[in-house]
Amino acid sequence: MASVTIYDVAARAGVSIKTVSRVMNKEPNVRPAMRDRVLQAAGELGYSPNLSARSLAGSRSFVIAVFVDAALTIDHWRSERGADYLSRIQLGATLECREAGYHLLIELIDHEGPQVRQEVAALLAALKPDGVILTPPSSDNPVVLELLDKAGTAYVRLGPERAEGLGPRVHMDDVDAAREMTEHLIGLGHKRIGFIVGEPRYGASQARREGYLAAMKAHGLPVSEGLVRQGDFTFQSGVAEAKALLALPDRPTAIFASNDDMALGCVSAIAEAGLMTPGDISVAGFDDSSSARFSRPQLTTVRQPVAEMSSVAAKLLIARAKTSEAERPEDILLPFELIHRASTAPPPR
Amino acid sequence: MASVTIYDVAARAGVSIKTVSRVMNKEPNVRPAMRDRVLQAAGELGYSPNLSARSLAGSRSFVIAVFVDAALTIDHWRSERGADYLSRIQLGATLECREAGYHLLIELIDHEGPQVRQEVAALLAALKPDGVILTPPSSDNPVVLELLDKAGTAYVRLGPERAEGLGPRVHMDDVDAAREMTEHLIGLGHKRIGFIVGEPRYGASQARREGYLAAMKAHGLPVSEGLVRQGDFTFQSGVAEAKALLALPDRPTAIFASNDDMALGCVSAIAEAGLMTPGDISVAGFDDSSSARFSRPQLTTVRQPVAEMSSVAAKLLIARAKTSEAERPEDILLPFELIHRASTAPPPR
DNA sequence: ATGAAAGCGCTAACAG
DNA sequence: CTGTTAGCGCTTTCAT
Repeated sequence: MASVTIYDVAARAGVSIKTVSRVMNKEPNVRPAMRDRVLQAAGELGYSPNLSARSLAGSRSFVIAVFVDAALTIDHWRSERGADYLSRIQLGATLECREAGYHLLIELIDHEGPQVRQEVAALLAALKPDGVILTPPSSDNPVVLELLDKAGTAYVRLGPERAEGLGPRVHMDDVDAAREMTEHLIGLGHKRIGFIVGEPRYGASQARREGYLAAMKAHGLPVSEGLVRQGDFTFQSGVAEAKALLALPDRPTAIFASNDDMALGCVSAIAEAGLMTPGDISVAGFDDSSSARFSRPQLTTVRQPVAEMSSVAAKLLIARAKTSEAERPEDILLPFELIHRASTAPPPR
Repeated sequence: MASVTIYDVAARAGVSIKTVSRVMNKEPNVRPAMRDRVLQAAGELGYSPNLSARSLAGSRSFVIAVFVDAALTIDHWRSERGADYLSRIQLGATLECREAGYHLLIELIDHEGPQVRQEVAALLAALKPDGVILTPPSSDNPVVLELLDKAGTAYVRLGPERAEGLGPRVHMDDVDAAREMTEHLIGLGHKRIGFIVGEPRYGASQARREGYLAAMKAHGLPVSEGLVRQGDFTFQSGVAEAKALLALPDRPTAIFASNDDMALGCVSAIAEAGLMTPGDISVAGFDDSSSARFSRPQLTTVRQPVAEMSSVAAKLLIARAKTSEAERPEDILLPFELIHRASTAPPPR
């Protein structure tokens, strides 16, 4: 109950508290003999330095915070669906933190409305985290970035849309990934390829459409009216837009959806229309979510290195906290991977 | 950079720091006029109390920790699958924390091996969380519970296996849920119902089998040799055990799997064998994971109130921290829900 | 290589 | 109702 403090350890080892502090922090200038005595005393007492005291007295807090959009999270909660993307991010970062003796704090941010400024400022003042991992749409929020800069808090932007000197980021090339997937479809022989755009608030949505358009153009394939549909990343919107695509006078032989949920919606709409995937219409997704693997047919999709991204981000932040004020890390680009599964095939006939 | 402290606010409002402290903590004995002056000064300065200082000086840390099994998490990371269960837990708890001005810390615990004791002790000493949410298998780990009790840290066990006076828990009735699902199948006319048990490390696995067996027995249905198979909660094991079931001389007309991943594995194995779900064989799952909704056919399953459970747990813990040492909350049982979808139907002929 | 003293920013008793 | 005085358990100076 009455916790053991640095004084207890010092007393038992017969040294000053400063020496204990040095040993616990692996600072130099401690003779091996001293160090062993301290370590033994600490071990016997089961001593573990109090985080609050450390961060209050020192310059580090041993805490990395992850900023996550509140609205999205609440949506996921309502629908009782786990947020696949979010949980992957946490896995990567948590593991990295654990190894370094850091702790990961999940913070929900309300990005809409005027209170962002106050909310984030309060968070930074209260927590004083050593680093913040920004997930979309935080990665691109100017207010968040400004406050972080003002507070002098290190951060890494995960998969942001905009680049221009807004701070270090860890990301993948969405344009390229979408281009490659489109080219895979073209390579299969498809000429009319429908595209479903994701929720416009996300930078990735624009990037993926851009990649699709680039590939179509590069191969001289016309993108006729109605072939590009606006979705919102939900299964429902996938169903709706697939129906619209199927109703086209010259309906596509393949659909590329900006995420797996929408792609699965397409598969469902296609089946409902009495058609087969991929026999009649091929479908490609994006994300490699767990449902992509367990659906029938299993989805051809793009694997994003999400866990790796957050793992790298945490690593950067922790390294920077250690050396305090290291050089700003540059952008880090992680490779994606096309996952070829059963939902894409050559067009009929 | 140089953060604003309670002294700055006190000076600007022309009061003592104690008054500021009272206002920030909504303590009584402050005249409205004072209170307004303080609030205004705090607002103008953008003041937000430092968490570390608060928890060092006071008796609360404003932190709730979630204990999660490290091995499981690493598995999920490797397979690039988000942990649906884990992420739902976090959503519920995070939302609750946010509302109360608390912060949620995710901690990975290595439950295997001898270092659990030291790891958990160090965590509690360093963090001094106001409460800990225990997820399985932490909920049943005797060392973890002992350490928590010894440290006097409040905790709530989520969906634990054992009950006997081991501390407050929030859970659902797995036995009952499995019984009801089995009865749903029986009600449809099925008589030979295969069952796939989950990973034995989880208490829920035993409970679900028990419910299945109870329903079969209550309806006088024999559970013949080979009808109950041991799985491990993975899609693969679902495939394997479904194949074994299909190979039975008198094969079942329905399969009840202890989770959705295994159920989806069954659907896949059934399709591979050239049979239809539910036309030839009905399949029921457990969890209502996102893949259950997006599969074809959509899965009949049991919705667990996972997010609600962690939300309730966080609420209990926060309430207890506020009143410090409230009466121990009793067990809380949350209702499950049977989700009838397309994967179950009457047996053929 | 080691130690003494001075806070970090706050809450917890007490006084008034 | 309000203010004063001590610490909480550590890391920082700065001596030695």
